[in-house]
Amino acid sequence: MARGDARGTTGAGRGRRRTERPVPEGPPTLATVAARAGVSRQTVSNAINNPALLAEDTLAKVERAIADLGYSPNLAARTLRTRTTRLIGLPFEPAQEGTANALMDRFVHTLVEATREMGYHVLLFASDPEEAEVGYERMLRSTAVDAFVVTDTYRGHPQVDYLQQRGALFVAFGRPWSHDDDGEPPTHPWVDVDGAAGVAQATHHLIDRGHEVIAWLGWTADQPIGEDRRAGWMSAMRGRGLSTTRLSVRGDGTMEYGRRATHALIDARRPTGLVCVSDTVAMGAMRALHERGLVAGRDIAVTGFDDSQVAQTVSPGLTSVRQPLEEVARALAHRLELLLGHRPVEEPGLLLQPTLVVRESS
Amino acid sequence: MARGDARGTTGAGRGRRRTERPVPEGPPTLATVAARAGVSRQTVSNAINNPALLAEDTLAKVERAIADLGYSPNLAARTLRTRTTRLIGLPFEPAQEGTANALMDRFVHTLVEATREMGYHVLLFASDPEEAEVGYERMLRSTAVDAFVVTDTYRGHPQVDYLQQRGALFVAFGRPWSHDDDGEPPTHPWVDVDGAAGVAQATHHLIDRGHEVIAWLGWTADQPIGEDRRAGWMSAMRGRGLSTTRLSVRGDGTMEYGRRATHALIDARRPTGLVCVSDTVAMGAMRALHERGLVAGRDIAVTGFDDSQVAQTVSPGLTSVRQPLEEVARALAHRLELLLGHRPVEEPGLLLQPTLVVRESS
DNA sequence: TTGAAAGCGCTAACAC
DNA sequence: GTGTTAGCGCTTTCAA
Repeated sequence: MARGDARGTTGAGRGRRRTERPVPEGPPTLATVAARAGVSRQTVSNAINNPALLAEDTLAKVERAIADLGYSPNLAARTLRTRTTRLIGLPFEPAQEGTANALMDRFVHTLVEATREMGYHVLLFASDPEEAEVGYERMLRSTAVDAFVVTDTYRGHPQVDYLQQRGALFVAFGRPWSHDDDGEPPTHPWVDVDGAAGVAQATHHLIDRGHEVIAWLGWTADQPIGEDRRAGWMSAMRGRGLSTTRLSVRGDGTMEYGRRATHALIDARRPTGLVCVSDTVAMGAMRALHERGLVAGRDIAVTGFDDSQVAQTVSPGLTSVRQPLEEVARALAHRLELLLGHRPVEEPGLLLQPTLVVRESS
Repeated sequence: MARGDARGTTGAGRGRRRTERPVPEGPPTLATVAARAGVSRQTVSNAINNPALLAEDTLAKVERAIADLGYSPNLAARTLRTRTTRLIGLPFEPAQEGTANALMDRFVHTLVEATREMGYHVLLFASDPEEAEVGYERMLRSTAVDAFVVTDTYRGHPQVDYLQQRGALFVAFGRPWSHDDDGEPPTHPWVDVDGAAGVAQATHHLIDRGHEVIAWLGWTADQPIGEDRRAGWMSAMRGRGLSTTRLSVRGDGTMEYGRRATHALIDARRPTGLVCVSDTVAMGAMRALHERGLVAGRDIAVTGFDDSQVAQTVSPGLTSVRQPLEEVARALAHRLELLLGHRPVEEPGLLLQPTLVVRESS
């Protein structure tokens, strides 16, 4: 820096002193690099952000100095100047205890990787599901992040509407389900998994195995994701000419619900296949079978959804629909990149296909 | 920022103008608030960081203005000035597929909550287990975070040595196991769970239930955590005068290992209790029992470690040692707070007690 | 108790 | 192609 930083040093002579500054404690700055390379600060900045502008040997010289000093730009200074933080906000809600879907792990990790490749980091923030807005608002106002990844779009997701009209950048894991009555449909980029197709796959799999009386154990009707999955079962059954009468039950997603519903279904309809909306519900079903001395996969086939660690480790192994979470994360990162570059997102919505992992339970 | 920024306007009277600045686009700044409250920027800053300095009514006035405008300080500017980011770095490694411990969810969430209460956020960054240092180094040099939470201290954790000599602030989830031979032992703050005590609890539980031939299914001997847990089984057995001869096996932590080891143990020693180093291994054991037509909890008792979602949902339910992850996270956050405030951490190491969750498998 | 000045490290806009 | 200037929004002196 030295003489370069003339700001305020109107008097002559005094400014000189600065030159000999013994590189104050702390990491090197642009000025340190500039001094070492014998160029101005701006040239160093260009070497980093716009290398094409420099002459070849200047560039080499600067890069040398950067490497020698182990220089990394100060992020705060860059943020203050450019008004971009290179941070992506990810609201983090409490994991539900006792449920089988700890799938966020896979998703989050890929998201971290993918965003890092585009030069971003992931910032977690606690978000109270009741008052989601306050968490976002705080992030936005303190300009803490450039964009958000919204994952919890299923409960009427007020945060999407909020972020939209707030003008915030975000991408969603989950379709825009609702609010069509409100007027215009949301147009933000989203990526989702085709749950109906996954459940249809599972149902076809059972039908192919010779099952004809196949029941659906779903969530309550107010949950669009659950209804979507149910539609997959329904269409598969109808497509193959099988009856669905009194074969569909709904309830909260607990194991206990799965257990009771299974007992009731067996008493009433003697199904030979149970297609479940989640691994948790499927585990409840397996427990009911166990209580009756039945064996899943031999006496009654069971399928779940999520390919959770439970499905993978239980015996007999639980056939389950696996979401391509890594692909979801990468697709979201790609959309973020476009969004952040103010480039148009040509295909805002993307529906990915899950796969069926067949195990002993079917 | 127009005329508002008086820098350089040495002339008097002009400063007044500041008031009429039409609030440029973007979120409100200190200056916006100051204008509205009719005070200087500095006073607003004091109101936030040092409210005791202000007269009561001035403070009220400023707070009014802050609330009205919904002002939040710009984090980048504050960071640049104070050299603290209010960010905690958390290296995020890929979850292992097929294992039963997705316990990080609980831990991470509490960490996010606890650090938020102290005014910090959690920044995830991908860390290649092979070359952990580069990830940390990058964070440090760009002054992206104030401190780290290191979670993966078990494999000889080179990152601890590295961070220590690098002078970085960090706390660890996990005891400083190794490197005593290197010279001085690490003195960084850490929190850990007493695995030996947990396994001893499980073993005593089985002994109390009348079991006498109780086997240990552990990890390979190079894993300190596994050896610690094994010591719990060993001491419980010896303390009650029971033999451990040929009842201890070790291997990788996979389900398949648990399955095979169980078959071999039953053939060789006919144990009536199996204490396992993890839920994953326990699931392998349960599978082996299943294959032999035996029922866990009736014919042979099984215990696991982690109280994972698998333990909670499988039938029969798996008795398991539950780590107080929420407590761990809070204790770590507390230590971070001390560390970041440059206050002494009076009790750097803390060993928390796990609890045994008894289910049908025992 | 309040205000003015300086500057953290960086980059955008312009001069040379 | 390279250097100069100005300022992002904040806090830390220091003066009034």
